[in-house]
Amino acid sequence: MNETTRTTSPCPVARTVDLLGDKWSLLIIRDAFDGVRRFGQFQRSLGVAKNILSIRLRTLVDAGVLSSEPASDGSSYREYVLTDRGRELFDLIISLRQWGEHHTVVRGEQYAPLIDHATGEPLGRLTYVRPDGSPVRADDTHVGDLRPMA
Amino acid sequence: MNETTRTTSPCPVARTVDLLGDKWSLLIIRDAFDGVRRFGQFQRSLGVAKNILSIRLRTLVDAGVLSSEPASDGSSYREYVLTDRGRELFDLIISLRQWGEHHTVVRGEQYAPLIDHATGEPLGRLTYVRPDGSPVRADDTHVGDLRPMA
DNA sequence: CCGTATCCATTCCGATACTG
DNA sequence: CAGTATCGGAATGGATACGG
Repeated sequence: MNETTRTTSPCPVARTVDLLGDKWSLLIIRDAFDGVRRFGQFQRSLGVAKNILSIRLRTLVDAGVLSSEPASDGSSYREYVLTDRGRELFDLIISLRQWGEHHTVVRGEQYAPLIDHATGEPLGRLTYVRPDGSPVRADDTHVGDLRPMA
Repeated sequence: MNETTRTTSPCPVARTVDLLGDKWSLLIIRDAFDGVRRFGQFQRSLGVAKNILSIRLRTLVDAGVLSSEPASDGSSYREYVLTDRGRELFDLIISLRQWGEHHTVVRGEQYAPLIDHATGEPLGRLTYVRPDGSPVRADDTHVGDLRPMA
């Protein structure tokens, strides 16, 4: 499970998992969606060691998920912001959140909700749908034979 | 980032990540959706060491994601199948897959597609929608103040 | 065929010190 | 504040041996 896997496994799930399937990377991405940009912000928010954070940020930048830009406040430091590729990880973070809300938080327990601007209330249960609006369930699919990407 | 985090962080994303945000757990769940049930099947499919697999399976069973059932073939062994809670991780696996298909596989490259039974063709781009059918984007949301789970 | 246990190398991680 | 370097302890992972 290494660089080799990332480029040789024909399974897109394996490739994604190999790239960012670890706790810190996923939480960095979560924070990035919440507007966190600076090294120190990530560090305090996550409670992660600075050396580890340094490595993870570099990996995510190398992977094209984050970009490293000059700080907007004129200081000589860097800001880490989601690229277009990174922003497409929104659904992944949402998936983690939806399952977590359902299965790791009990009734009455305090939790940090995701507020829907459309209503001002916590986002309800979301559904993955095809372009025609029909929902997809596990039984509707199976992994097929290898084929070239269109 | 441990058991304590899992029960104390108010962020559902962090709780989920803490529970199954590692490569092997995610790939075990992927395999489970693909019909893998037996220890040896997982072992060969993933190429993971048996001691690690043993630990991961136990963790997932303890978390209620997999159940450990008597083998259906009458042998004295165990089969690991997704529980209801586990099956609700389908969207998570799908989101990993969708990103991976788009951003880790290049045109013309061989990959393992997910076939949609409705069409017999690879599943296209999916969208997360609210109950009313409207799609949700990152800009439509923000993390709000703590509140009790309804 | 299942699964556990052990050994060893590697990696991960947190704390700390240090430089700009 | 931002980031790198180092050190020691813990966890991970692979290989293998072993018992059910």
